[in-house]
Amino acid sequence: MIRYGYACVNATLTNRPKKLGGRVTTSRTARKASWYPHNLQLISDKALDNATDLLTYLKWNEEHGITLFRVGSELFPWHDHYELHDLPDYDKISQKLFECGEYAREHGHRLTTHPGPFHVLGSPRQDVVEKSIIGLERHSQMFDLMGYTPSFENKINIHVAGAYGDREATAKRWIKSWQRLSDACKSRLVLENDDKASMYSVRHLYELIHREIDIPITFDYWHHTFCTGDLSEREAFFMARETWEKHGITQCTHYSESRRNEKKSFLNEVCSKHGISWEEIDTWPTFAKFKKEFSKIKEQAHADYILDTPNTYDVDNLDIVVEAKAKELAILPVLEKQKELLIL
DNA sequence: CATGGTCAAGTGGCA
DNA sequence: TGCCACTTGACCATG
Repeated sequence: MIRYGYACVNATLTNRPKKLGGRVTTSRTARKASWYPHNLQLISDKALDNATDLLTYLKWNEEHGITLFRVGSELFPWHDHYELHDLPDYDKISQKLFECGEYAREHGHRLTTHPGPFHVLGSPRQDVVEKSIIGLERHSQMFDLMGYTPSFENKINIHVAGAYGDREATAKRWIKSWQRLSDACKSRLVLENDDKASMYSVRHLYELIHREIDIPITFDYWHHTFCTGDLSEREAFFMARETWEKHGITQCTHYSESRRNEKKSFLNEVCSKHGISWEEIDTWPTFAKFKKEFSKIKEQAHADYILDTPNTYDVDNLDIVVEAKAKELAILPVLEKQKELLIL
C-alpha cells in the first residue's frame, strides 16, 4: 500500500468557524512571559486542550481515509522547561493521550513526529546538545504516554542540522550525543537528508551514521534535489529503503514541491490572461510587485499544494508524508485518485 | 473582534 | 548584517 499523510495541522479543523464548533488545534502555546516560571497551570491547560483535539484530528483523519499523520511538537508547550509529570493535570493529559494512541492503533494509523531544527545533537555547543536531548526525550515520552512500544514505526525524525564545515567530525559528535539518549528514544530516532549541498545527503547519513548505529534514514524527495551525494533519486530512495526494511518497518518518506514554481505558474497564468509576457512584466507596476515578491521566495520553500506525486519505483509498501502548506487539503485529491483506481 | 507586530530554540546561505 | 528557510502558527496588544 502506498499511503499518504500530512503534517501537524489540519487546515480545515484549525479554521473551523465558531458556529460549526470552533477551532480545533494541537498547537496552542503561550508566550514565555505569560507563564514562566510560575504558571504551569496555564501550560497544563493548553496541553490538555491540545491532547483532546488530537483525538478529534485522528477521528477526522479516519473519516477521510488518512492513516498517516505527523503529530505537532507543541502539544506540550515549552516542554523542555519542565518535567511532564509536573503539570497539574498530568493524569488527565496522560489519559487523553493514551486514548489517542489506542484509537490510532485500533484503526491502523501511523503517528510520527518531527522535532524542530533546534535539535542539534552534533553541535559543538554543550548547552545546545543538552537542550536537544531533553527535547527529543519529551517527544519520546509523548509516544510512551500514548501507550506505544518504542519503535521506528513512530519515528522521531530530525536532521543532523549543522555540519560546521566538517561532516565527519560532526557525525562523530552526533553519534556520541545519540548514545546518551534513553533506549526508548534511540528506538524511535531517525535521520532525514538535508536540503543544502554542504550538509548531509542520504549517502552521507548512510556512510557516516547508519553504518555505525543502524538507525533508519528518511528519504525526502525534495531535499534530495539540493543535496544528492552523487546519487540518483532512485539510488537514494533504495539506499534509504534498506535502512527501514532491515528493521521490518515500513519505509517513511517526505514529499513536497517548490513554492517558487507554484507562485511562478500562478503569476504566469495571470499574465497570460492579461496578454502580458513574462519579459514585459516589469513595465506593469502591480505585476512587477508580485514578481519581486516571488523572487524573494527561497528555492527550498514548500508549495501550498502538490501537482504531482512522487515516483514510488513500483514498491508495494511505502509511507509518504506530504509537506505542503495547505496540509490535508493537498492530499485529499490524491486519495480520491487512489480510490478511483481501486474501483477500476 | 480583526489586525499586524512579535515571539523560543540553531544553523547555513544569500542579498 | 539581517532575512529567510527548515517542524508547526499562535499570541496578544491595540484599535
